[in-house]
Amino acid sequence: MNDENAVKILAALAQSTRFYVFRLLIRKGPSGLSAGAIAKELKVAQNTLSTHLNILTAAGIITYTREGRTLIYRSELQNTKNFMDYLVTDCCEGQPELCSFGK
Amino acid sequence: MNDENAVKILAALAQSTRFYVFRLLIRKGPSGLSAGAIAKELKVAQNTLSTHLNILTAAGIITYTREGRTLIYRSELQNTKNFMDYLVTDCCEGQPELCSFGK
DNA sequence: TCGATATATCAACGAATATCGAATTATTAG
DNA sequence: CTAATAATTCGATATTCGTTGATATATCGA
Repeated sequence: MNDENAVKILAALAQSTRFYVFRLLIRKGPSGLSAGAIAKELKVAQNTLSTHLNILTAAGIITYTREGRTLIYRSELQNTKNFMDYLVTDCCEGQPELCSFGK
Repeated sequence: MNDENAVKILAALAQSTRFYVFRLLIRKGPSGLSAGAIAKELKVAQNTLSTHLNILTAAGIITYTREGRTLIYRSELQNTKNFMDYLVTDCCEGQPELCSFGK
């Protein structure tokens, strides 16, 4: 993880539809959800959602696998965790006891 | 924390200058840093930085206190933590053991 | 092969955002 | 009060972003 990567992830999440997709997939866990199911759930146009899914995928916080003609999207838990850790690394330099973020 | 709040924080962080400011203040901890010192460190125009600081403040992840004619900015650790927790709540619904995020 | 289903890509347009120069407010020192 | 310093606010402009309609690609079943 580095600044460029983190900002890319933040930009991907900084839009309400994409944020909702992200959290939905986090909740679903490894089973994931098809693009169509997500579109239906969020009541978003199919092509609009496709663009959003592409942005989240490019940022590395979700992935997909094809199953027949449907694409199953899933959250990338490890990358998400790396990203979150990066946000607060070196908190309170020298005095980590002042932080609420466990190392 | 709610979706609207989280997206506001994400939008605040999704810009390289602001992200750098955020991480700088996280690193500094409770002692904080003046607006001028931040501008000098980042080599950013003073009014541009002011706008950025305002956006981070409105999002609730930093605050400031006046000391004479300088404003000292600090990270809001508790809000930052609440935000991060919110990102991954209910991960892998029903099977938290699949997650890398401790409850 | 043909039609249907699932999803992605492209071009265009309006909305939101970052930055800059200029002006403004607040505080302190003389 | 005046000058100097620290920082914010305003107006304008150029760039980026989200959505949409239309079209394209991939897979499946008959």
